[in-house]
Amino acid sequence: MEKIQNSLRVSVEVNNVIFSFHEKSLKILLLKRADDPFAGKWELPGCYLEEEKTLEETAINILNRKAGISSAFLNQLGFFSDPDRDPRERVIGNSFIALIKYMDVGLNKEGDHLSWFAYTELPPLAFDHAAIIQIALEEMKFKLRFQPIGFELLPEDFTLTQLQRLYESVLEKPLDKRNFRKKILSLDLLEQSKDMTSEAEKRAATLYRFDKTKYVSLKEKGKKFTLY
Amino acid sequence: MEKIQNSLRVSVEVNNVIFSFHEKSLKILLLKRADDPFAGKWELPGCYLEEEKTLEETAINILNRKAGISSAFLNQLGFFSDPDRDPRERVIGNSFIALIKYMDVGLNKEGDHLSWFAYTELPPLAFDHAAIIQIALEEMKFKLRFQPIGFELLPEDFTLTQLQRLYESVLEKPLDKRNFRKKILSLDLLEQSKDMTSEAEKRAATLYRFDKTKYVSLKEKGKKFTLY
DNA sequence: TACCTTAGTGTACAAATTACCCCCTTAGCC
DNA sequence: GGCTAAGGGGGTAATTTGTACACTAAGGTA
Repeated sequence: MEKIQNSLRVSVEVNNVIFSFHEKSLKILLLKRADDPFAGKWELPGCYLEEEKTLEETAINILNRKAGISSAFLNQLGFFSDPDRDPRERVIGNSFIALIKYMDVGLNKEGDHLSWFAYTELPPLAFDHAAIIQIALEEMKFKLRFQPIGFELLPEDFTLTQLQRLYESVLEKPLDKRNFRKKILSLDLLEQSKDMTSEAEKRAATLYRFDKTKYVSLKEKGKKFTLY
Repeated sequence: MEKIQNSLRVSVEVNNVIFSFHEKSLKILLLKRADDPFAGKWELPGCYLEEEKTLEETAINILNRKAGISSAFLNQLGFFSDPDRDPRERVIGNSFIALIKYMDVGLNKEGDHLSWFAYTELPPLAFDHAAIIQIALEEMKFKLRFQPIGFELLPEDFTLTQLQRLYESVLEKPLDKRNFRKKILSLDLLEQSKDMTSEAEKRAATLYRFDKTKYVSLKEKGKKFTLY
């Protein structure tokens, strides 16, 4: 079939905003740029669209190659199309939000160039990546309240305190411990793991695990997930 | 500055899912294709990315040129990148949701090729546009419950019954009239217009108007908008 | 004027959210 | 071994929010 006439051809890239949670704070995984433009600044892990691959497949490849992550919860964030967002030439940016478990990242790949940053303490960023991250954060704050995505950021087995710290960090407000526990357990989405925390400091805590199957079936029955 | 090496250049297009509300049903504005591929099928109003324009600006141009719409509520929906979504060549699709007032569309432009369809009775669609619309509908169902976007689909002055019909149509369930009114008025986002419906059949109804300024200030104070 | 259609209203009950505090267990220190 | 510091874990009452439910009012049409 004939090619399309008069249509502009431009570069297309994928940028992943990779979130995880560690030590009481939501974190974002960034890469230090070696080369110009913006050498020395930090950027979102990304690459150009590959032939015969969808943008989703490209995003998964980025996670794999740049951070050694084999599985993640991926979600489209949006596109960024300012003609000058890349000083070299026009590049349409397509962004994903990836939620991963902190321990899944091997920080050895690409040496010191890969690093986690608390979302409140971001380094100088290249291109329009500061704006992309801003939008990703708003999206996270919104979605966390209506969709059970927080669990993707924690280890498979987690304590209720960990989960509460996560919500507190993202929503930027303290939550009442008893009310939080009552609410989250009443959602009937967590099952208790056999073990308690072992290497824990102080008193051991009960470990829970998110039951995704249960969530899907409850959702189909019209049950709503909302948390503060 | 030098161009980027080894980067694929592809076509980029914008497709708008244009929603409005009329006669008890959520509607989508579609265009009948004259030419191959998919001649005779219907498509989302769209065009290719223009030089020196953002995708947002391109989306506004589409609304203007294809439907004579001068103002709309625009929101990114997402991107579609299957390598075969256009049989002619690779085209990355970027979609917006546009919410407009039904009366704002001049259906004379482009003759009979432009037409509204109830979202439950869509005609055969070109490309992957059926999939795009499906995702747009899910987005609408979700957002309508947590963001005050329904008002964008109604005339500036509307009756509470109209608003209720809109929610019933999108959420696909009947709502209790008294509870709906109580709830919507308690949100304190509507102000009464001076007039009542005049050309109305039967008993005249009170007209209301959405106060966006009030919404923004209440939102900043932490007030949440949720509706069923 | 009878009848049909749409507008508009209140109350009682159930469910969800919020505010609020004390004791238990363990690790580390002396 | 005893003390202290740090985190784990549990319940109740007040308030707010959601839900179920039925009649009267106004206006148009036959």
